[in-house]
Amino acid sequence: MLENETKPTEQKLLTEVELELMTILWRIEEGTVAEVIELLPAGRNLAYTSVSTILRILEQKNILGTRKAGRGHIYRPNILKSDYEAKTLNHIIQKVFDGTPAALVRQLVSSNQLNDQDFEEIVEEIEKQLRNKVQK
Amino acid sequence: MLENETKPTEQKLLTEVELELMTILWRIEEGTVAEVIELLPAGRNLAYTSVSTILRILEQKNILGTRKAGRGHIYRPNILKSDYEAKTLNHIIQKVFDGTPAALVRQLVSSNQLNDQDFEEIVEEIEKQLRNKVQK
DNA sequence: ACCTAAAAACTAAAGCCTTCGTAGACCTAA
DNA sequence: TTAGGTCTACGAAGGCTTTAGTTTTTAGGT
Repeated sequence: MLENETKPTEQKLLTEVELELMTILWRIEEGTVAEVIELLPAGRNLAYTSVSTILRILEQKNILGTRKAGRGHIYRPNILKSDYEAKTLNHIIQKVFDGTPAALVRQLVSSNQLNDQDFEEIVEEIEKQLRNKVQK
Repeated sequence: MLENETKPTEQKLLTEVELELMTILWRIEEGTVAEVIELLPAGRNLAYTSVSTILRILEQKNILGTRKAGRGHIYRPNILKSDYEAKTLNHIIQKVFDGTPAALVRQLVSSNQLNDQDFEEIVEEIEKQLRNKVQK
């Protein structure tokens, strides 16, 4: 029995800079190196080559796809932001919240960092999902 | 005006191994190097010196406190697990969920990875917190 | 007091992540 | 066709993380 070396469900999370650039690309759907740099937050200065390198790494990891356009590349996410969000949640539920989603929610609602609107939105999300479940 | 070099609210998250060992120490409240090794999950083999090094690093970062006992040290967390949980949640809400807690909950409840018991517990947590809020 | 076993401290190597400089490829326009 | 500017690929430097071997310290028994 071989050790399974390619476990698609157990990919690591993105690194800090990778996430930073992916956040931009998820928003604009696709873009060139120059366009991504354009959308970095003010005060975040990265050399053209740095951004280019990170995007190339993401492409090698198959997280970005690419197509030629004129002299450059246009990069586009291969994975949905919501899939990555789910992966992140799974990860921290396992590593920080003892594998129990309720422990995460308990921490979230008891931390006194949510305002009334946050609460309303959260309750609404859960009620929506519960109606959905009952329907089935 | 000096740049604030010690910003207590902006500490970085723990690294992977640091979190692994802290999880054990939060559970047992305090322990020696040998005791922590004892409680590593089966299949996780770390040399005594590796665990010792990580615990010493955590002590230097003031995340663990220590007291002598016989010829060894007993380590004990200086920060509450719940505080670290809150910090983790803030971090991923900012970096992954656009700063909106409701987006996190939306992802959590719509991911179809929660069973009925998870839902019950989560609803209970929120109701409890809402009752609490109304009281105030 | 002294010896030994156990623990801590020190040191270092291997491996990633981040950043960017350099060299060269490739368009485009004169 | 060639010059100039733009973009990519490569790779290296620096810093942090992880892991563990070696050396030093120290408690505890005789």
